[in-house]
Amino acid sequence: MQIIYNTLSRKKEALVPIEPGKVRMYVCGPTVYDYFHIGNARTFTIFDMVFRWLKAIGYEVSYARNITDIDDKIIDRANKNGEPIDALTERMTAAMHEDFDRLKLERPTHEPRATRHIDGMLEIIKLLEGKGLAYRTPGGDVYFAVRKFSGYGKLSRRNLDDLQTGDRVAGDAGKHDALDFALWKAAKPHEPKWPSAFGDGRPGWHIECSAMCRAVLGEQLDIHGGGWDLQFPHHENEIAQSEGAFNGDAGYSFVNIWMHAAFLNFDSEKMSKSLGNFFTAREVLNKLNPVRGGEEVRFFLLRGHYRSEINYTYETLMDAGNSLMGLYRVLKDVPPETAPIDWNNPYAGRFKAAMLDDFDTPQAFAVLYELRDEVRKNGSRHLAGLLMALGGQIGLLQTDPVAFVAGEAGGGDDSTIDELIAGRNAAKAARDYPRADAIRKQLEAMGVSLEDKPDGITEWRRK
RNA sequence: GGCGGGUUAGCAAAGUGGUUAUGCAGCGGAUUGCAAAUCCGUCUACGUCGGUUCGAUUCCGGCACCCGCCUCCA
Repeated sequence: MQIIYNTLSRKKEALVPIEPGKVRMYVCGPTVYDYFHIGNARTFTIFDMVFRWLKAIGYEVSYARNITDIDDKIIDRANKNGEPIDALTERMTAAMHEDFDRLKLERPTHEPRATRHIDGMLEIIKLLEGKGLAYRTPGGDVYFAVRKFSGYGKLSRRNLDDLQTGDRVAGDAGKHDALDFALWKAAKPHEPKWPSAFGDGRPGWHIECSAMCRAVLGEQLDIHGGGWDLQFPHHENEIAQSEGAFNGDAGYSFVNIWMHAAFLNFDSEKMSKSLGNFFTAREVLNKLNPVRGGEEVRFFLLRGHYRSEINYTYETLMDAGNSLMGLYRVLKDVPPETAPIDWNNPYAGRFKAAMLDDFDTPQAFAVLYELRDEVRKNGSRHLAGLLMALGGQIGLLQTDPVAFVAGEAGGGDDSTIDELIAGRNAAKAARDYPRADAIRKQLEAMGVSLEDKPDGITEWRRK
C-alpha cells in the first residue's frame, strides 16, 4: 500500500485510486521562456521518480505534465529577443526535452500545451460565469470571484482576511476584490489573442491547468503535484476553478492527494529566476562527464527526501557523484545478472518498504549501499542484478557500468591513453618506476586515473 | 503582520520513546614498487530552556536562529 503525504489533509494517506489499478497524476510543468534551472529540475525529477515507482508496484499511471506556452514572461521575452512567440516556445520546448532526456526523465503519458486547450479554458470560464463565480470587467477581463467560493484557502490554509494585498498588488481597476484572479485577459496590442465570447484575449495562468487536467486526465485526479511555491495561489486557484465549475456539483474533490516538492536552495536560499541565484540544468550538466552527469544530477536530486529542502553546492553534487560511482564500481566488478525482482528478498523488501512510505528515497538509497557491500563481499552476480534492478525502479543504475566508470570525453582519445599506459607498463616491467610514475602523472593531468589490477591489467577512468 | 517548514556528527541526509541509520570526506591498518581500487578498524549527533516519563534526539510547551509562501516562480 503506497502511503503519500497529502498537503491538503496534512497527513500521510494511503493512495486509493479513483479507478482501481490506475493512477491519474498531473504535475504543473515549466513555462517555456528560458532554460529551466536545477531547482526546477528537482521537482520534475521527483515526479519522474513517483511516476516510475507507481508503475513499478503495478499501477497503470497516466501522467500529465503540461507546458505553459502562453504567459506574460513568454511575451516579454519574445519581445525582448525580437523573436516570434511561437519560435521562442518551440525552441525552449525542444531544449527542455533535450535537458529532460539528459536527466533521464521519462516522457509523461501526456504533455499538453496550454495554447492547444484554449477552448477547454473558455468552457470552464463560461461555467464559472454561469454560477456567479466569475465576472467581467468593463475592460474586457474576466476574473474569478474568490470570496464566492467557500472552499477558497483550504489547501494552503489561508484565511482570506489575513492575506496581505493592498500595498504589494496594484489593484486592477475592475476587480471586485484584490484577491480575485484573472481567468481571461483582454487583448492588448502586440500580444497574442484568441477570439471568445468574452472578447478577444488570452487566458490567465491558473485556468490553463484546470483545463488541461480535465482534457487529458478527466475531472478527478488521484495525484496533483508541483513545487511548494505553486501551492498558493496557483493550486488554490485550480481547486477554486475546477471544483467551482464542475467537480463541486458532482460532490467530489478535484484532487485526492496534493503533493508538493520542496525547494532546492543555493546558499540556503530558494533558487529562483527572480533572485538570480540559479544555475540552469544544462550548464550544470555541461560541466559534468557526459556519460555520468545526468545520472549524477538525478542521484543528487533524489538523495534527499522530496519534502525536505536540499542545498545545491559543488560539494554536495560531488558527494552524490562519488556515492553513485561506488554503486557503479561494484556493478563493473561483478557483472549483474538480469532477472525479475524477487520482492521477498530482504534487500528488495526493505527498499520497497522505504518507497511505500511516502517515497523515502534516502532510506531506499541506504538499502542500495548495503546491497552494494553485500555484492562486494560475496561477488554474487544475482545480487548485483538485484541492485541494478532496484535502482532501475526509480531510474538509476541503468548505464553500462564499464562505460560509466570509464567516463567519456576530454582527457585525450582512447588510443593515446592506451599508448601511454603501455609505455608505463613497459617502464614498470623494466623497474623504471620514476618513468612509470611520470607517465601516470601525465595521465592524471589529462584527467585520467589508473587502477592496476592483480592480473596485470591496468584499467583507467576519466574524471 | 498572517500562515507554514526547518535546526541531527567535518559535510550531506533518514529515522526512532530505550537497541550501529546511511553516504561522502578524514584518520589508522592490510594490500600495492608507489598509487588507485578494495578490505578491516575508527573519531566526531540529534539548536536551547523547561515539562511528561523508569528513560527523550524522538512526545508537549517556551525561547533563539534559519528558510519559505502571502507578487511571477518548481
